[in-house]
Amino acid sequence: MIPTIRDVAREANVSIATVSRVLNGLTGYSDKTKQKVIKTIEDMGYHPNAIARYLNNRRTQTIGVMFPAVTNEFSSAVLQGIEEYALERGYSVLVCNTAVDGNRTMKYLQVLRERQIDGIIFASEVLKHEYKQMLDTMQVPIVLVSSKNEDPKVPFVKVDDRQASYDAVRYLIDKGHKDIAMIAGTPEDPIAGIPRLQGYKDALYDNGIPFRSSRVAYGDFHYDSGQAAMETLLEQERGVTAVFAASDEMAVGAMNAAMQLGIRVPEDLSVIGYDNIRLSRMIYPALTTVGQPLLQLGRDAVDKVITMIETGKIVPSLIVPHEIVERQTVKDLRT
Amino acid sequence: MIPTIRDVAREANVSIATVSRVLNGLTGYSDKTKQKVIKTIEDMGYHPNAIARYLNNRRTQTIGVMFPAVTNEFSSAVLQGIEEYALERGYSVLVCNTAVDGNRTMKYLQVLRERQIDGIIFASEVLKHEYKQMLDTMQVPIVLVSSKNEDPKVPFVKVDDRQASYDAVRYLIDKGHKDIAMIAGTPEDPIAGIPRLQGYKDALYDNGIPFRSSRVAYGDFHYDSGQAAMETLLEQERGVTAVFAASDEMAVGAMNAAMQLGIRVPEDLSVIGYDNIRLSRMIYPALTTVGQPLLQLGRDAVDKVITMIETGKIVPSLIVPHEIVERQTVKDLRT
DNA sequence: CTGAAAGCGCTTACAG
DNA sequence: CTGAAAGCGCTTACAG
Repeated sequence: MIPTIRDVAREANVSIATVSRVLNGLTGYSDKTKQKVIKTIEDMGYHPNAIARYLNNRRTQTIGVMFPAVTNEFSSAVLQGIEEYALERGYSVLVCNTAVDGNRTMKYLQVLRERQIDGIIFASEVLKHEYKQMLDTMQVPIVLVSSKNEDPKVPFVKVDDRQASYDAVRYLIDKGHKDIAMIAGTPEDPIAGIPRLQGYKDALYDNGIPFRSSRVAYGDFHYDSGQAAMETLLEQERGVTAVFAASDEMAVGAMNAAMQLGIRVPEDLSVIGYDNIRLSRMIYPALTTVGQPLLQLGRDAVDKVITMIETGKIVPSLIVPHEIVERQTVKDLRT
Repeated sequence: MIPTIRDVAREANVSIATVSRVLNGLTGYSDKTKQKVIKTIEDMGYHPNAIARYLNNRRTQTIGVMFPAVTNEFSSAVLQGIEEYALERGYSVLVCNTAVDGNRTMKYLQVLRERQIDGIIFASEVLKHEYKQMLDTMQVPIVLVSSKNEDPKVPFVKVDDRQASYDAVRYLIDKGHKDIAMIAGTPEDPIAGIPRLQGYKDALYDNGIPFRSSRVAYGDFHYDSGQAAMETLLEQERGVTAVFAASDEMAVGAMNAAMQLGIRVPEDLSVIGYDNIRLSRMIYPALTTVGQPLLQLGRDAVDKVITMIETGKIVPSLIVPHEIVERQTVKDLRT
């Protein structure tokens, strides 16, 4: 049988209250008692039961993390950041793969509620009305990563998508490109769709380059859609020298489509992506892209949610810096 | 305040025992009582506390999953399979990123023990003696995925690495290749290192091709090491027409190294990988590789661990089938 | 410095 | 069909 605190108390000839005290480093026992208790604990191989402890202090030290998919590098890097920092802070992580499915998400929220998690992190997920309603009744702190939200009670951690996109296009312009197409994300996506397209438009506008809707093709951020979008672009547009894709996967899909048609990157066509996932440096030529501090994004989200859990106060949102990671897919046209 | 079973009982004018019964679908109440209780539960927005329930039935319905790293596609695909199937079976998953660090792993095992998880899945991890000792005292079922182990009490789920490797090399031979190099994994690795190298040797031997140790370079399964290994191979060997890499990441690294030296794949050099992660079809040309059913591997592991949890019996290990996924990186020399 | 006791939110014999 | 009570493994006032 696995020993309980009661067994230790009996064996050490003290009360369970005393064992509990030395276990939790409280005061109120002689050094002699302490030594005796510690020795007994070791001898018996006793380990406290975190579940029983929870019943008293109402903290499970568990965070639920909702992901639309774990099988992409973006999510898994953020997850790693979350997981690492949570461990440092003494919290555990319950992963929930929503598969962008509302029912599944609701089911998970139900599970998280019953398991009495202390807080929730939503990664790359839009907080639907349906979720918020449920969340409201759960009375648990929520933080969004790489997503945003109007309600100040739900802080978020993300880069400035419009600005990052603006900077990417600006980078192409600085390299002498004027005929720039974009492979945008889902048109309705309020996080990575609309703002990134807006950044593209703004950068063109600020540099006196007219916007042409035929130079924009839409994908869903995944590989296949990037390939398809590139094909569409190639059919309807001539003279494009550079493409900005709203995700690295789409950028790589686009490169692939181009290369299959004998178009060389970057000699014939420059490409810049968005995310800086590992894939971007594993392909040939290595992809120039917009870098987001993915691990840090995860760590910051954990920090915020734990602060909310432990202080009960709302914390402010955070915009983390992005950067242009220069590699080999953008040709300098000015030379 | 969040209502408890006691509040529901009071409101519905029944005992908590009765509420508990209808909650758990047991027998022993009239339909009228049932309706009254259900209505009260809904009106009050009551949700059972899974933690409190655990204290009675000793099941947390939680599985701990140990990963050497979540940031690679192999792990995240397996994790997805685990997570999906665990949800279906009513279990939650606690992710633990060991970072191949013994201390970290021990710390995690400690956490899992205190949290009273019902079972553990080790993914791609060798069960060190140190871990086993601790695990023994935990008295919890353990299953390995993509790893193996002599102890019958710890079943595993994996492909036959030697055979899969044999088949990959055999595939190259069937395409007319004779000068085949290998980028092997860590030499001491008993799972993915030794057996895959052995498969290579066996396939050469069975086809009358002499083995040359200078045609083997070693990596650590990751991208960079594949690149480095390819460079080594290219320096010390001439006449190689094909390379078999023990992981897709290394295969892609190798392709990259070759392409940077102007060597074309597959025209000048054929490459075959191992894993069939998404990356393998996102590069150009798309990588021919050995496919493992990653999601299924995860699901099978969950199935085994839950069976062990619920029946208390040991289950047999499982060898899952592999396949050669033909894409564009192997040239047929016979034509 | 130490212990007896109540209580956290449930489940489960047991009795009626 | 229903309820009172014990108990799961802890923590925490309270009393001494």
